[in-house]
Amino acid sequence: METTDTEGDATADLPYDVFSRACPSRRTLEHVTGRWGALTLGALSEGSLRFNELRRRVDGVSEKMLSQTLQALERDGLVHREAQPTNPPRVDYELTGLGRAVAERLLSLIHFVEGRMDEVLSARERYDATRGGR
Amino acid sequence: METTDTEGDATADLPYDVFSRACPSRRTLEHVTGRWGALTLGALSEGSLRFNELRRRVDGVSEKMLSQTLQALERDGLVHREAQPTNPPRVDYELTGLGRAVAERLLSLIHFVEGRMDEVLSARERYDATRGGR
DNA sequence: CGGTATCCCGGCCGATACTG
DNA sequence: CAGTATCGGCCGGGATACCG
Repeated sequence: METTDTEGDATADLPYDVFSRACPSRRTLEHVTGRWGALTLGALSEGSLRFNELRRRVDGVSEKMLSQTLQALERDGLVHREAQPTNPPRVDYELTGLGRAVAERLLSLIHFVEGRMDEVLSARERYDATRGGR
Repeated sequence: METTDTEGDATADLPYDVFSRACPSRRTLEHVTGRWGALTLGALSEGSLRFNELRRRVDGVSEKMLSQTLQALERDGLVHREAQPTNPPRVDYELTGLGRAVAERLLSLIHFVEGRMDEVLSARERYDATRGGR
């Protein structure tokens, strides 16, 4: 019955444990949940988008960061890049199967947080009131 | 009664749209998905933990970052801090109801990424091989 | 044990300019 | 349109020292 001798260590026997500093899964998680990665995946979950469409959708992202973010996500196999050698050039980005599965779980989290922001905001007011101006 | 809207319009006209730069939900999402926030919530989902227990569980986190992370999460109403005025002092951290709901969705994402790391890793090899040494 | 205060460096990130 | 290159500021975050 007993699988491991660990106590309170739920993810101990996974090969890619994000809780350990050295594991590559931590880097990938950071790409996915990072400031721009999360929003980019969220935007692409609605369907294929071009570079500047993405840029407009993800409010506040710079060209450079969007470019870097897309490269990281493409490298991790979450986003597919399709370039057409036309003039003017046209490049479409879309989620891979793996990317869709990740984005689905990410959006579940994002929508939940959005839906509970009033609770978060009132919690903040209570915290700040207690601590004075900290 | 209470269910998640995993289905339907991803860009729903919610009052707190994370895609707009000015929305406070973006900050909260960053606390939740941030480098240390995500791992801290993940660790606490297993149950109540003390400060140094958390520090050991979240491999690589410094005292300062853990402290800051916990404060942000407490302020957002996701973590409850219980200090006992004993000597030596004992402080326990545990998720609130809201925190557990968030952590549940977060862990779904984390475990999924962990479980698919082999696909991510081979995608990376393919990408790097194509681009040479970029 | 459970933090806070200070110093300081690397790299995230925005702005700008340039290319195909 | 779809990027890349370069510069520079700012701040995330690690190391260390110190308090209750």
